[in-house]
Amino acid sequence: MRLSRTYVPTLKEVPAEAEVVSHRLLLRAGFIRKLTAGIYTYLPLGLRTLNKVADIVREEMNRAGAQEILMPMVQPGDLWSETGRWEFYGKELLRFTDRHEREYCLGPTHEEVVTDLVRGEVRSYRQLPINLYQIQTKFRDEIRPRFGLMRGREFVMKDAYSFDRDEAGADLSYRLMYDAYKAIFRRLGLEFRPVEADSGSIGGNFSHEFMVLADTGEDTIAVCQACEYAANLEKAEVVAPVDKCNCGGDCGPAMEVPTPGKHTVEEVCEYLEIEADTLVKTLLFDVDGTPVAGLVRGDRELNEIKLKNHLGAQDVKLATPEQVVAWTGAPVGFAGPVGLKAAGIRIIADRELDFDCGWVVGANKADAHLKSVDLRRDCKVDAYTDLRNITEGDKCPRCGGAIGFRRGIEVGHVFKLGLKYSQAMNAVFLDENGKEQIMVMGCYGIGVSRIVASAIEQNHDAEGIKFPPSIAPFEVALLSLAGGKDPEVAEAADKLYAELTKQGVEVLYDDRDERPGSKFKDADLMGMPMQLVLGGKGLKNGIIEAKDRRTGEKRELKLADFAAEFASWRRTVRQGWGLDID
RNA sequence: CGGGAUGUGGCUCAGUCUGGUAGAGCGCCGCGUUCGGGACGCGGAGACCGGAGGUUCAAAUCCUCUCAUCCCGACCA
Repeated sequence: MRLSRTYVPTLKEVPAEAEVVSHRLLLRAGFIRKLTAGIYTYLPLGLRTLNKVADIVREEMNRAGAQEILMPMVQPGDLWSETGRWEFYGKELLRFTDRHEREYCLGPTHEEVVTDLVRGEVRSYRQLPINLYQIQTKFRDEIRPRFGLMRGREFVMKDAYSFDRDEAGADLSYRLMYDAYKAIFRRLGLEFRPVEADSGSIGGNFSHEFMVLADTGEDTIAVCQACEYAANLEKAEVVAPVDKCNCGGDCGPAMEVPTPGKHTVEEVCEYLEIEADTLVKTLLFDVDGTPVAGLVRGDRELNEIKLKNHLGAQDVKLATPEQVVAWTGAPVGFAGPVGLKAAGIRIIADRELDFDCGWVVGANKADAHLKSVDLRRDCKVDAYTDLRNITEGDKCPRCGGAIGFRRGIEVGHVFKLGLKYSQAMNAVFLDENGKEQIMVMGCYGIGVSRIVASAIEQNHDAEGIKFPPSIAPFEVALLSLAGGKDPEVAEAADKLYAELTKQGVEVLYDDRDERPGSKFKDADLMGMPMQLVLGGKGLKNGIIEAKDRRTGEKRELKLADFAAEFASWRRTVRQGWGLDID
């Protein structure tokens, strides 16, 4: 494509609204423009990249046996009432009424629609399994859209839904999608990790998030340095300690010590001149309306999701100051497990606390703590469980290797739904015995537009984007330095452009009447993985300059043997991205 | 929805505190000189200063309301 005839409004300066790097670069490189909060137009270059991502997703989904369909974006409210989500989904669901006062919403996801589709047609076990997917624009009325394509309200998503006759079949469908996702991200040329994620009330290890690794990512993931293990921070299991307390179980009787006005861990530690790992933090929660005390070591973070899962609870929220006073008899900051007042309060402790004694805990009275506390001796702990967040340096639950933290951007999610929707919507079939069974479902999402943003978050420098060849709008940027005054260069560049195009190479040909500096800047900004620069001097010497955008490495290709030298260079560039040669 | 900030040519901003009728750089148009890392000169077009109301002889500037956008928290592909 000739740049002179392509709508690519590049910007020298960063629009004030853009904060994160992918947003700034997408705007500057002329890929997208904002219409309104969280809603963007894709310009020619942006759309090409978006489509390339979608094409890779589509190919791998098809290869995995899924079938593409396209469902409506506008959905009737009635359908959502069937699963109860009309009430539960909240404000993210953009609702409206038509002229007949019927209720509708803009589809944020399509479990209801697809289940409705399948229940109407699939009657026999012979028709299963089935996996339907679509690549479509979704709308979620996010509380706070931000970061450009990273979290828009309108975004492009691939969503797939599998229907199986039983659990074993559903597990297989899940595995198929999991493998397809790995193939997709590999082909995209992105560094990623599938991570174990919290699967909420459904249980099991049946939820994985696919994270693109990037320092600017919003999520922290725990990654084993030695094996494949990677997990969400909320999910990562902390292995039980093995070291037993070495005081022989006798560290003296519990004693009250005054701690006037010291209610944070740091303040208490400083005041009593102790380390945070000898203190027990007591956090109070309102769990489905009943009080629960969660105990973790002073230097640890309590993981609410683990607490929720352990208790099989629906809702866990931190107690209000009023509740704390009512339950402990002391203001916030002095709660402790010993002598808790509230009736029926359950005490759940991290299992690490079972391996030591001599703790400092809140005394349940203002301005005082207890020291030399032995939880087993001085109070009744209802359960010891894995309750804290994993930290760097903890051991991998799989192999015992060291855990490190990485930042990531969630771009995909595979999830086993079970019977949640099929039951509510009566999606049933007859098995070989003529007996009615409920379909077992799975759902699998990929944020197509978010991948575009995350690819940039992962691959950029001060000059601009570094696109992986598989998703760059064009593989090659050809810069003609003719400047409108050097017909020989222009002619040679035209010829090269025609030749490459004929070979099937996608070329963005900068034939504009611009000075060389502008062309170099724009090429680096837009991020095509291969740059070919043809100038007067090179032409005289029979060479063209080639630059690998990723590494910045330059080489000279002989024009006389261009086809072969280009092919070889192209192979090198693709290999640098870890991509196969087409 | 809470907390913070900002709205001035296409973009980045100054001017607002201390009212006197709108500026710069970039970009754009024309001409000329230039042409390997965002050139230079000359000439030009382009703004009811987010909107509404108010105070005043006079409002971008002060007051009230409103809308939009961005950033920080709880949700999510």
